Amino acid sequence: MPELPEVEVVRAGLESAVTGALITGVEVFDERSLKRHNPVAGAFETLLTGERMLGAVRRGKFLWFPLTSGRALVAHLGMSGQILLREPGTAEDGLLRIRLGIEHPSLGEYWVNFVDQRIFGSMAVDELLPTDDGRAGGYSGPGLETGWPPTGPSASDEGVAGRAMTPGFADPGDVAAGPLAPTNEPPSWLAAVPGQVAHIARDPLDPAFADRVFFAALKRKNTGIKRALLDQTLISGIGNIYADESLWAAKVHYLQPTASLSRAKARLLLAEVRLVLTKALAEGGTSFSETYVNVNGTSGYFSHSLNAYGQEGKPCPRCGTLIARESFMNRSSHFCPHCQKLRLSGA
DNA sequence: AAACAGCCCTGAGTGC
DNA sequence: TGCACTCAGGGCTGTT
Repeated sequence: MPELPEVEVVRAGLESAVTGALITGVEVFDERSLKRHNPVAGAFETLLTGERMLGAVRRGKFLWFPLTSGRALVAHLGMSGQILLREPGTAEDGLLRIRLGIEHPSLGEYWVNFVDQRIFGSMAVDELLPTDDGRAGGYSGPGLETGWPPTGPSASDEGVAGRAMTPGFADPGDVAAGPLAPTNEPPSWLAAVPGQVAHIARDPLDPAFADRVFFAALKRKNTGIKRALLDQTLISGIGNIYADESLWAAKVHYLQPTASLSRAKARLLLAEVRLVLTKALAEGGTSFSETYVNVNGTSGYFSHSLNAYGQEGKPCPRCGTLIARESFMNRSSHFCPHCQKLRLSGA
C-alpha cells in the first residue's frame, strides 16, 4: 500500500503537470470515493470546475492541491489508490472512480484519473486552514520548504522565485498569472493545511517535525511502539511495511511499550525511520516519467530491499534467525525473534 | 481521556 | 469448475 515514499512519488510526478492547470471538467464514477467530501460547502464537481490548481502538497500519506478559491482538492490513496496522468481519450479499466479534465497553459490537456480498487482512498474538496506554527503545511517541492530533504541544501533565502524547476516543464510561476506570479513572498496556501488533515502529525521528513514532542508522546503513552508508529496523529507517513522495517533496523520488538524506550533507543528508532523512508524514496523516485505517471504501490515496494516485511520464514539478514510473523491490529507484524526481543525492564 | 476493536472494500489466492 | 473462505490494511467511528 502507498506509504510516505510512494505518495511522494505520486506528488512529485503530478507537481509540474497540475501546477497552474485549469480544471475543465469533473466526472465521478463512484460516489463512495467521495466519502470524505462534505457536501455542505457545495458539490465536489461544482467546487472544482473552473478552478486552477496552484501546487501539489503532501503531509504523510495525504495529498492536496490548493485551488484559487482558497480551498484544496484533497486526495488519499488508501490501500490501492492511484492518480494517473493520461492523454484525453485513454481507455481506463473499470476501477476508475473519478476523472478530472485539466488544461495546463503549456502542457495542454490531460486527464487526471483517480483509480482505486478497494475504495479505501478518497478525494474531497476541503477548506484550507492556517497551520498552528505558521510553517508550511506539508512538502510541496524543492525550494518551497527549508531544509528538504533533511540533508539537502537550504533554499529558504531564495524565496519562491528561486525554486528549482523540474526539467522539461515551464516555470509554473510564469504560466499562471496572479497567485503564482514571481514574488519574494511565499504563496498564501503554503502555510495552510486542509481541515481534514489538520489532526495528522507532520511526517518525520518534514523539517518542522518536532522530535522532542514525539519523544514526549512516547513517554506519555501506554501502548506498544508499533501502534504508536502507525498512529498518524503522532507521526505520519508510516504504514505497516515501513513500521516493520524501521523496528527491525532499530532492533526493537513491535510490542515494546513506548514508555519503556530509553531516549537513546527512541532517537535511534526515529533515525532508522528516516533512513528507511529516505532509502525507499530514493528507489521510488525514479519510477515515474515526466508526462506519464504510473504509480503502482504493489510492484513498487516489493522491489525495495526488505529485511523483515513479508520475509516470514526467511533468515534475518543480520543474524540468520528465521523472521517471524504475528497477527497484530488486523494486520501482520514481521520481526526477528533474536534481534528484536521484548524487553520488559528498560530497552 | 485514552486505548483499542470493528468496520469499510474487492481482487487474488487457497482449500475442498 | 465452482464455491466459500481468507487475506491485504489506513483511517474513521464507536465502545469500554
